[in-house]
Amino acid sequence: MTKRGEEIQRQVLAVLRQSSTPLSAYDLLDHLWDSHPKIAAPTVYRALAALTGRGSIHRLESLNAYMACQCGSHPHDSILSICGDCGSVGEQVSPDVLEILSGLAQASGFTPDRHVIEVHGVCGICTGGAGAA
Amino acid sequence: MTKRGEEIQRQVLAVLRQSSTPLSAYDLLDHLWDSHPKIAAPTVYRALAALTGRGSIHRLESLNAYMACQCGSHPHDSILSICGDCGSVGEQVSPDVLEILSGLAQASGFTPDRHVIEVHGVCGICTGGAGAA
DNA sequence: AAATGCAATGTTATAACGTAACAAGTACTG
DNA sequence: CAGTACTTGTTACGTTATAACATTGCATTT
Ligand SMILES: [Zn+2]
Ligand SMILES: [Zn+2]
Ligand SMILES: [Zn+2]
Ligand SMILES: [Zn+2]
Repeated sequence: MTKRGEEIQRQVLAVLRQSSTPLSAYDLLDHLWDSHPKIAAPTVYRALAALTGRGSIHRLESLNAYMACQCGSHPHDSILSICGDCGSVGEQVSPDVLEILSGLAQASGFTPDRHVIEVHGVCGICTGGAGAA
Repeated sequence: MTKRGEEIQRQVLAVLRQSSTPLSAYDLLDHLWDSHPKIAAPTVYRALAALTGRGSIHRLESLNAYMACQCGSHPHDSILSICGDCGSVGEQVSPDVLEILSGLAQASGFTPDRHVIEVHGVCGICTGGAGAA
């Protein structure tokens, strides 16, 4: 996985970092075609899998899209707040929340492994700036 | 003429209630074909939209699947714990967690509207009974 | 170096999920 | 009945994701 794969991954990560909103796998595919003419879907999905596995990017389950990690990279789950107006996504890290959720689950015998926490709403900019109050 | 839509919705709900795991829209479509030969995808999606809107069922964003509400029906968001082993899903209601999540989001100016909380892991039965050691 | 074997990558095809757009039916109104 | 508004059916397509297999690159052995 040394040569080509890493280059694709770097490019995917770069595109996601430059985007103000999450991008779908096929959005990324379009971008890649600028520099790599014949990339196909599985190539992008492989890069996305590697990057998510490493924590460099996060998948938005409720959007079927991907975003760069805003903390750079981290091993834990985070809380994503998705603006339904402008599409921007904020990332929060809160061990406390994960702790509480894990506790809740464990109370019913469940052993948590991964937390998906996505909050839909309207971001501060859209609330204050343009949206109706 | 009773509305056809309501009948489909009742059947979808019944199938979901009898299932021990979430079902995809196309799984449901298969079931419906037993009694309604020519149902098409949009019909199922309309029924699912009506049922989710009413809170009778929940969509699992990280699974692209649907489950019956285990509380019968409610207006608030719930916490779903998904067993990666047997596929069963547990539902917890915790206003406190929603409160905390909303607080977190609001601290950065975000106005929450809907919470997606899905915990992946292994359920008590699979942990204790047969699954892992 | 040539042969071997394995893992990464490329390629094709198709599966799975979801919706737009319009046609047809139904129920009410005047 | 004709007109209207709404619901349901149907077709077709768009989007998201993966299975399966071919090919390439590179290290290890001989
Ligand atoms: Zn992150
Ligand atoms: Zn916004
Ligand atoms: Zn419920
Ligand atoms: Zn289980």
